[in-house]
Amino acid sequence: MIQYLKYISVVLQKRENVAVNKKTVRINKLIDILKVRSFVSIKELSSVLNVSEMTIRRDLEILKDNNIAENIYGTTVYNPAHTVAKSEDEYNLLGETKKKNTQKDDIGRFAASLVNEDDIIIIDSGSTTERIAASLPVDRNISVLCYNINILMELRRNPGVKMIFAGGFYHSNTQMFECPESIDFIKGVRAQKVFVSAAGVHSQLGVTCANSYEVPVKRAILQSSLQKILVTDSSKFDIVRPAFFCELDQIDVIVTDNNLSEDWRNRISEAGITLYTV
Amino acid sequence: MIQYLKYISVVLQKRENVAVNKKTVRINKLIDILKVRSFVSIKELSSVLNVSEMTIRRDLEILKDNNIAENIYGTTVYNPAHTVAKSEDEYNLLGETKKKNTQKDDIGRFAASLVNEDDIIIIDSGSTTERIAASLPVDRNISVLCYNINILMELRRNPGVKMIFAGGFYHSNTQMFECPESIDFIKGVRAQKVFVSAAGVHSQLGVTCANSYEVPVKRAILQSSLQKILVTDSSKFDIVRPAFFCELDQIDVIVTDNNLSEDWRNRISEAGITLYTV
DNA sequence: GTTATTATGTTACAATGGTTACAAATTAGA
DNA sequence: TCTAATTTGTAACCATTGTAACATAATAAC
Repeated sequence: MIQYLKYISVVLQKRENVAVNKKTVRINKLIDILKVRSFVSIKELSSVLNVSEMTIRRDLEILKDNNIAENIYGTTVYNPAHTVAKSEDEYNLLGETKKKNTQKDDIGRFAASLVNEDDIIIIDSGSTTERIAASLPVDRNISVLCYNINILMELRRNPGVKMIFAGGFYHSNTQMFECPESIDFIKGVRAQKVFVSAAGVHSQLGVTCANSYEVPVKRAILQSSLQKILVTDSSKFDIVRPAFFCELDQIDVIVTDNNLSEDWRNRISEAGITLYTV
Repeated sequence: MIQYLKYISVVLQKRENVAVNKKTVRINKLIDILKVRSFVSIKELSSVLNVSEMTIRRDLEILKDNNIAENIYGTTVYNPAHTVAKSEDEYNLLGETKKKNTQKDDIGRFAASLVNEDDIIIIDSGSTTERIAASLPVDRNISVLCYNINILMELRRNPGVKMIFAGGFYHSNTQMFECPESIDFIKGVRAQKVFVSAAGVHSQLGVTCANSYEVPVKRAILQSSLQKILVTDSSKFDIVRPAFFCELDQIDVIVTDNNLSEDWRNRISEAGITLYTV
């Protein structure tokens, strides 16, 4: 599965003169077709690209793993979420593996179960937090503040959710919007719970993220919320990323997967933080 | 087949106290679901609406005949041209006929052709303005400020567009976000062109919209833009809506359809406004 | 209330999409 | 060049969706 990533990276670096092979060319064409026609059948793609339907299915699986498109029984739909751009410092949502995705799903589902009727919650940027938005109970009266386009899309599907959005300029690497006025806006909101993500959690250097522009936003959402819930998979522990946004002891609850080391379990418990592993 | 039309007409006149039957209610719900989730399986619709799959299929046939949605082997897709929102005070986009939709398409397409490479533009709320977003040239470097979720969805498909979003609290009737901080944000942006919509254009009472919360936003976008382009179909002329947001002479360009009366053509030309009818 | 009309459900069957496993072809590396 | 790895194709089988015909239920008209 790992080897597929190279295709995507070539897709991302289209303009550079990287040696491209047939498969890469075909996948690029496929994406181009999907961009224009939101829904296409596999049969049609197969005849247009002159390969068997089976090959198209395999290509689509790659695209699905990378959240570019999905095949839903009969029609392939393009996911416009995928905006092609290289990240500030190589940290790209596309780079996450498929295995981690199910972990993220589990973490997200569990975190969503912490939300009660009439709660006002804030959902931070990230692929794990996106899963929270997707797993929120339906037909429950919940207000949700966010600033990510992918999370907004998920919330929109839930008729019970009152959406609050902090806008600004778009950062395609994280799919979030951000500007100074949004910080003011967030500071004027009050929430029972915040679900904050992190790219690094370190015992001495604290909780960090990849991009400096995220810092004021993360600090504002922590400040506006009563209960501070950190959601991140276990691979982020012992990692340090360039942008520091809070100390670990500012966090009330951590939700992560059960690959977390004993060391960390102790450390978290000693810090008086509630830990949930899924 | 003719007899089905009555359901649609009832759908269109929902707020009037027309006798509604179960089927009408269900079809309305169905449309609501499709509005939010672009693709849904018949199985899911069947279980959500508590009727058999066969009934859903028959309902979908009606929607298909009216260009509202289509079922493509396994997934039902909503026709995004049918952007629909229930309004605060009787102003209902659903009331627009199919014929008007193609008019809106034409107006939107033309307005989009006014956008140049490297332009910074602002797109106001509305179904016509949504068509502008959908028709913007691709692979062109354009920055777009908006505050509507439906417009954001269209922009997102265009990789050449730099998205700028003014957030706030969500208003489901217009699909827009709005808050005081967003007004500040908009005032801090500068744009070559603004595409503003109107629910009413009157020679004495000026340009009006349906909801008071739209007014500060519309005033801010007009203030931040060099060229002020009003896009609205000809049925809005001579109409007065409750919320006034600008005088006609503040407008530089009007794009509308060619059903515009001679009176209005003269009036617009005398006011020194450039008129495009499509 | 009775009848005619419309709406919905059920079932069996047809058509299409999806999956798996394996073979053939292609490509990459030494 | 030759071998190993990767990619693609084929075909049989499984799963899902769609269709048609008929029966039943609900509604409207008289």
